[in-house]
Amino acid sequence: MITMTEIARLTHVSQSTVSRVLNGNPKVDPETRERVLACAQEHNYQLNALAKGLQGSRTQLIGVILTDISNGFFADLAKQIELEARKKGYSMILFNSRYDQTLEREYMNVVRRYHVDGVLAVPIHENSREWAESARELDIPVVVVTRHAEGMDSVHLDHDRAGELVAGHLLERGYERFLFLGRSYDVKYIGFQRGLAKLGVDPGRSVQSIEFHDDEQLLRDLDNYFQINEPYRIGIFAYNDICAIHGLEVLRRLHIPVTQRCGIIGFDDTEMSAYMAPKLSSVAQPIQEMAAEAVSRLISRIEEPGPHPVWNRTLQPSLAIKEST
Amino acid sequence: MITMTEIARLTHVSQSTVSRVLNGNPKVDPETRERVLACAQEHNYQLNALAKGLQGSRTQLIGVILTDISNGFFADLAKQIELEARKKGYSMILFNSRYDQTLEREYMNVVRRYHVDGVLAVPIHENSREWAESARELDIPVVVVTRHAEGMDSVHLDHDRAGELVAGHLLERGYERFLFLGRSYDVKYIGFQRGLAKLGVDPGRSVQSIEFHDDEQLLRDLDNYFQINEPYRIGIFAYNDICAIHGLEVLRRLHIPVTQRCGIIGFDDTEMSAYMAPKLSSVAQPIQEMAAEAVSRLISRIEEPGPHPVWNRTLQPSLAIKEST
DNA sequence: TTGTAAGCGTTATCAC
DNA sequence: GTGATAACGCTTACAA
Repeated sequence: MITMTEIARLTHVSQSTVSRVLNGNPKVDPETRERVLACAQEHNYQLNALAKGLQGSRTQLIGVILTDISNGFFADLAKQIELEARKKGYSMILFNSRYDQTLEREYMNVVRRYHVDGVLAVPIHENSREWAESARELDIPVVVVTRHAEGMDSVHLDHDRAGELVAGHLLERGYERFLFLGRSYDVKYIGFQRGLAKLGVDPGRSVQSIEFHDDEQLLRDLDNYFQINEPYRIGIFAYNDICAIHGLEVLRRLHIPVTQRCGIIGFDDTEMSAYMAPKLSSVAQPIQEMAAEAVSRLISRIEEPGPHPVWNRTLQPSLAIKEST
Repeated sequence: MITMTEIARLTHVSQSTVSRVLNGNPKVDPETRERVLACAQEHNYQLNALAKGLQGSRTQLIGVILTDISNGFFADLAKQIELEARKKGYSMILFNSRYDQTLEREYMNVVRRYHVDGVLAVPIHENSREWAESARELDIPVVVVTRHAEGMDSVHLDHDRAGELVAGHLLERGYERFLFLGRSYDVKYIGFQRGLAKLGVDPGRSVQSIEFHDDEQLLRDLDNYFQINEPYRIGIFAYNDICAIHGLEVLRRLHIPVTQRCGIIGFDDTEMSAYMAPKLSSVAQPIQEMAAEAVSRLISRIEEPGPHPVWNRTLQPSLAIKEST
């Protein structure tokens, strides 16, 4: 690989002049510029990003730490992040924490080794002390994506509002008892309960949550639930599409007819939700916008350093109603 | 971030000694080692990978250039690659060419800027002159994944054999006419035809291919095809699951009953294939093995440089028969 | 066993 | 306008 020094030798100028030309510094003789540029082009000169980074300026690298790239939603997100970053000349080092906190922590160290200019992350526990600590130790900008992390810059969906929207939709479709598939402290569930309450449903009596671990456990729990709630039409809200799809499968095995006896709606509106039969209704996140906002904020933090108030961008969910509700 | 020089200052030794300790060089006084190690730990020392890379040794970075990370198959592949690379201490810079050759070319330059130690790629056109050229210009190891590139190291499925397997399976299920959804020069299609011929089907009369562009075009083409082949049961082989799923959808719209009037099988055996109704049969690729082989070969090329014969690893496909055939 | 010093390819700060 | 020259943090001879 040709270097600036080499180009300098070939064009009989100093290395600093080459640097000036290549960085568009106007104070160079047009003729010299021509010559240098031609030589660089001819040898397909590529900047040594390591040297540049070492010297103290930016590496134009961003670290992206996700929980699970094989989840279609995160894969889409990664794609959009890469696209947006590229637009601004940044490349992406991708890390997949696999929901392993030790690994996540390790990755927070690895990004430092490469002197990335900033980090975009989907933390495993965005409000844990450990996460806050790793993020603080890292003395570069960090933006949390898809989650709301206390005291940190973030871009995320209004999960609470999403829960409310779902509540409204399920009620409108005439469901009478409500089930959330996911953790009881999930913000979506909170919003779901609040939304139902607002519309006159007693959350204490009519709403409940079941965690999803595997198909067999879900089958037992759902079977049980449907027996107890024999007379009612059930509206199910799953914390993501993958979970909802497992739900659909289990309902099929239990011979519970979807839209008659129950309705089910997922979250993320992943591509595959449209491929189910029935097509899975879902809450859509504006992925492209989320990626664009996150990247653009991260880069502005990188390029205009210094203290600043915490920045939070809340995006609005929308319902992608299909056939399962 | 603390540096070796800084640790040296704090522990009253020279920077080279710190380097020796941190690199596990045995020729250091155990007591000194203790002291240095303790100091490094205390300040959470992280190697400056830029300086190390600049100095001429490895960056421990691999460039991964994919065509479309939002395709579940590639997302899984990326996940496995990252996992395998991590095991050996490498990180991954990920690029998504979006099937854009200009972008792919650009990425081949970007990886040079970061002095990645090697590249793992799913090229857009693995046998094009442009690709061969970009790969050659890059004077670091390149391993092609999922495709077979003439004259280059690669790990890929035996696509030809996959076509043959599918031929056998569809015939066994009693289909009489055969349709390939994809390009006529696809190796899978070649193998498919050969497999059918071997089993006594006349490829000229009974086998044909249709390219897939969008649902409407596919609907017209399939409608037409099914009318012409009115009396026959049709076996359809799609070049990947995404295409197959579009096929399923179109068949549904045309009211053509799957498994009665026709069967359809995809490729990649992506997660979502199991979520369809009917569940989509598919050809499975050993993703984990492919990633492991590719990474391990790439790293051995990196760590044992020098000329070597072209290496090709052909993995065997397996059929994941579900409900659509 | 330890320290000194050169060099990797940049950018940035000076003089000229 | 241009060219020296000093960093940046590391590895690697070479010297002691």
